[in-house]
Amino acid sequence: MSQYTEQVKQIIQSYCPISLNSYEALSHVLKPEPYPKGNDFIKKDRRNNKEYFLTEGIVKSYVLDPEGVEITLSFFTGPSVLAPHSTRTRNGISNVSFKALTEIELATADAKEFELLMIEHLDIRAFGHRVLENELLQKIEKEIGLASLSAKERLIRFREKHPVLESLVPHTDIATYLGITNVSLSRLRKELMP
Amino acid sequence: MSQYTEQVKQIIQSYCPISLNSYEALSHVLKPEPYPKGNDFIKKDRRNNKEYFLTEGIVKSYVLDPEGVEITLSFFTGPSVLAPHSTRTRNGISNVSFKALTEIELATADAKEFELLMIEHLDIRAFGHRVLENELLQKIEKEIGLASLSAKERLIRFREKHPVLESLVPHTDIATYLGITNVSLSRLRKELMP
DNA sequence: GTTCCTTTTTATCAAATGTTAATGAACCCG
DNA sequence: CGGGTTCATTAACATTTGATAAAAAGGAAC
Repeated sequence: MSQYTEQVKQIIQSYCPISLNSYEALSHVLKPEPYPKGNDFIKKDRRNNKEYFLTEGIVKSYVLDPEGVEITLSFFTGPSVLAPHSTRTRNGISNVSFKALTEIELATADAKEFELLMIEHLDIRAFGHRVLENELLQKIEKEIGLASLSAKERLIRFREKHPVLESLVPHTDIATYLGITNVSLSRLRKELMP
Repeated sequence: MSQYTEQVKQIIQSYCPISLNSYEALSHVLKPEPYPKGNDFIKKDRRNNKEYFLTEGIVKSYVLDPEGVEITLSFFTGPSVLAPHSTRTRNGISNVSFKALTEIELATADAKEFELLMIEHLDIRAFGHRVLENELLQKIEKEIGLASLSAKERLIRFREKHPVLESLVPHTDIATYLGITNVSLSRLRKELMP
């Protein structure tokens, strides 16, 4: 059994248990896909038909605001699963872009094939549902934060949730995620310093 | 054919065409459910197992922020479909609350039964998927607005999207939706006056 | 109509955040 | 090693938004 399929198994099992049988079936449709730092491996308004497991590295999803600035929607830190195909695409066309913030290792599966696996295997289906639920809970949580917390509080919560990111990714990406300018982020960082 | 099932048909067809056969099957699982103004008909942390069509009236989805203030997540204006069960619940427990902002008329279906209909009928399945896609697109759009636009711009866009709401629902609900205080909303309203 | 209650507006002041620009630090490339 | 580039910090000032309180405007009940 190859290295990356074992890692994918770990990722799935962090959500819910999966049978050897299901895992075996899944491993047949997985392909490794490495990308260098800075690569936009999912592009908004382009066709996309894959599911992604992030075995190694850091990724952001983003869109462009009216002035063309990249607004970070989410961060993903491996090992973990990226947002499901159904939440990223409309009619097979991607709504958002994904960029590698570090060198990354992905394991991908065709979305159609993965959907078939979800139909055949109850545990894979359960996994898929939990990922979807999680995705939406995250969005609601972020929405509440943006609507009801100060920038300082949002940064504090961001640090609790992503303790390592601040030292690994550009602060500009974190700033747009928090809905503030990078200058404000720098100011808050100083203010929160011990 | 009763009044409300006909209205539900219109709602579905605003998303995509549906066959008479599928519609017939659907109408058997629909039940009318009226509520008075102010009623919380979906409560966070309580069990919920229904899908909802809003044939008449205005609804908000909301959660409580750390201080107990109701933060509006979305508005729904009939005739339309409410957020799907799968995006509202986790293990059958609701993540959010829904409140009638006017007297409302709902048509409800058991979520399990509706899921079966989606499996049996391709067009109902297509409808379900489009609703889901739409829901996520709305969330992304709102996320971008909160992260990258000023409060004034957010109000302008809100008016474009919901031209009538400002005169029909409490401004406090709109303010928390926009991520500002009701005092700031009042100030912006004055500023944007002709 | 009058009273009571809630919502919205207005005003004042304080605090948070944005804008712009300059400086310094880190890094890559030649 | 030097030069160029990007990114983070800092400063000064402008603008936006929040907090509080009081006044005005609406609505509902009687």
